[in-house]
Amino acid sequence: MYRTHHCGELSLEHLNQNVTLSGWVQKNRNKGFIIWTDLRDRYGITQLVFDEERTPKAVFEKAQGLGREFVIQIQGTVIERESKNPNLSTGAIEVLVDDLTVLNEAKTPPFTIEDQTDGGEELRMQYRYLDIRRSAVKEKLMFRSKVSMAVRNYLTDAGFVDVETPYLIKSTPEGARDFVVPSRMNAGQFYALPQSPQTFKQLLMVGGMDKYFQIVKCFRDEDLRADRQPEFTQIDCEMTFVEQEDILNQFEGLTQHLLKSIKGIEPNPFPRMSYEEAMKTYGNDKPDIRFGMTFCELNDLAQGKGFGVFDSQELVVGIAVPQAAEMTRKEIDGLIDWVKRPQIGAKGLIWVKCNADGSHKSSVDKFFNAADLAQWAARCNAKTGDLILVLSGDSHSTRSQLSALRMELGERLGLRNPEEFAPLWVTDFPLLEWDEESKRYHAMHHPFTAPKPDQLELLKTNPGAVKANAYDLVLNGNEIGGGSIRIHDQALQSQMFDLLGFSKEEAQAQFGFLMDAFQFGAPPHGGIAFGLDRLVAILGGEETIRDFIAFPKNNSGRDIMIDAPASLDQNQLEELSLKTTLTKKE
RNA sequence: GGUCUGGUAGUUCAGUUGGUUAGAAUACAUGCCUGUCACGCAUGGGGUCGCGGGUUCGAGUCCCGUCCAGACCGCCA
Repeated sequence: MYRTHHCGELSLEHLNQNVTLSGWVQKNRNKGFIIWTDLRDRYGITQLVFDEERTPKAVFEKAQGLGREFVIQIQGTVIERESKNPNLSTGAIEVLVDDLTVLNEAKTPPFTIEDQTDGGEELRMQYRYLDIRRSAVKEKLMFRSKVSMAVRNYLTDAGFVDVETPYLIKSTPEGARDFVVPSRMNAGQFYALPQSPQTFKQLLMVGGMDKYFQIVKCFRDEDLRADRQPEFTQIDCEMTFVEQEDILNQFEGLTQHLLKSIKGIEPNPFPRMSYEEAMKTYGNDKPDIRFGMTFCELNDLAQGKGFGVFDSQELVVGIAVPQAAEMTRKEIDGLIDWVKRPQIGAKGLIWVKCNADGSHKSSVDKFFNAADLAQWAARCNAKTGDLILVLSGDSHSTRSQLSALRMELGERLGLRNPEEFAPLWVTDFPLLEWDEESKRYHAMHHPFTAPKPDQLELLKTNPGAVKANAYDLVLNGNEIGGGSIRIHDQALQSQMFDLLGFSKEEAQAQFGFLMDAFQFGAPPHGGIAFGLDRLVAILGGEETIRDFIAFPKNNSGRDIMIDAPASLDQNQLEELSLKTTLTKKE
């Protein structure tokens, strides 16, 4: 038997008991006459004592050879410590060892296995199994397990059935790039890995499964970010005979259950905001509503006063930064430089200080008098001591620039408290988006999203104005879920493909199976999918998902531990009918 | 596809205006240490300054190219 207890459970209650423990050597403190060894496993740390006088000589000598990360098994007696460590759950006791077995020696690890490791990101990823021994990473993985179990429990209790859908499916032109898999038995043909189980879950509804969920890997061959991995996990759900309201209620329930059971928070009903309102007041369809600084449009106040920069623009819009009027010229110049960086792309930034004496000082005093600036301040709801920042330009870019600035200031001013959770639903998304490059409409959500039922006529006359029965769940400025009511009518689905520029033949070839299914009594249905990695990270108070994934990919989509992707040898290529020798780009 | 930041000891980093033998901390090794828990003290080993080219009497430092990593923009129905 390797152990009678784990390393996190012994206390004064176990005094004088003979125990067997196994684990990793975290640290040795060798004082000559006495050696303390911290023994670690998933559950905690227990201090072992080897003592010149109380430990058998052979065992004491063996203990002197222990190195970090050795795997050992010991047998000994639980004793009370002479000096206790209140920072440790097992800090009142230690185990006086009388037998020691080295189960496996270890090389000195390339970085320290401690909460505050000295290892950099790359090294930690290369030796991820060592990184996972650190409590910082270990606890994130355990936290993820807890969240996904809470999801399973809630959905199962609510009558959802967990159904697995295939990973080897068909590539489709819409949406993200597909990862493809060559088929050996069908020379020259390829499977694609699913970007989501979208069509399958709809077919499960046609199949009468009624309520489906799956915690499922999805794959998108797009560039990575701190919150984006090429393979990621979705909580994928679909329901039959539901309207938008039913889905919002059901999954608001799920999210509240998670906030309650995981974070102990009793949330208010989630606010709802239309896409249009989100864009107008936050410049963004995933607003962080933990803090204010909402947009105020100033076109009518700021234009026609002789300030050329504003006059010709589509939008003049500002935010009031709380208690920032004290900013020095240098700090404000820093902000101006920040918005002018190519990533943001603003041409400049106008500022107005709301001084303590009620006066206003701005960077455009030449063009606007005291009364003008007071009107701006009133519009922006700016209080004494606030700093108003104004951008102008075309609506789309200006909103996204000001939104980026708002988020940056929220971060800098400490307004984005990771332990505060502000969920909301964003609804009424446009059905379609005009794409200048390809001169055609794109589905904003996906091609199976239903237009609002009263807008079917508009779909023929002005498709760009049609709103969809689509919704996102936003948490702290992150999109953590999105879904829609689906089309279940073959004719309407056909019309959508038509709008999206598919020919009848293309639509049939790509999605014939779905339109066929719709002819055999497809019920009204809709659903939602949550990004589990992102949800877990945000609940854990972070926005980088990487440490919530056991074995993540790096910035270039590589797994540097196993060194993937990798080349195939000639035999494999031939077997897969991939005649060309594929080598890494020179 | 693009922008920015970085790459120096096992690791995390410092390295001034281009100038002697490239430093610190930590890790590691050895010794000492009668209650440690970030143990302490002493000694020691440890370097292709990412790679290639250039400028220069002289390059870790300046220039060009390239590779790698991270953050971001595009992209992510």
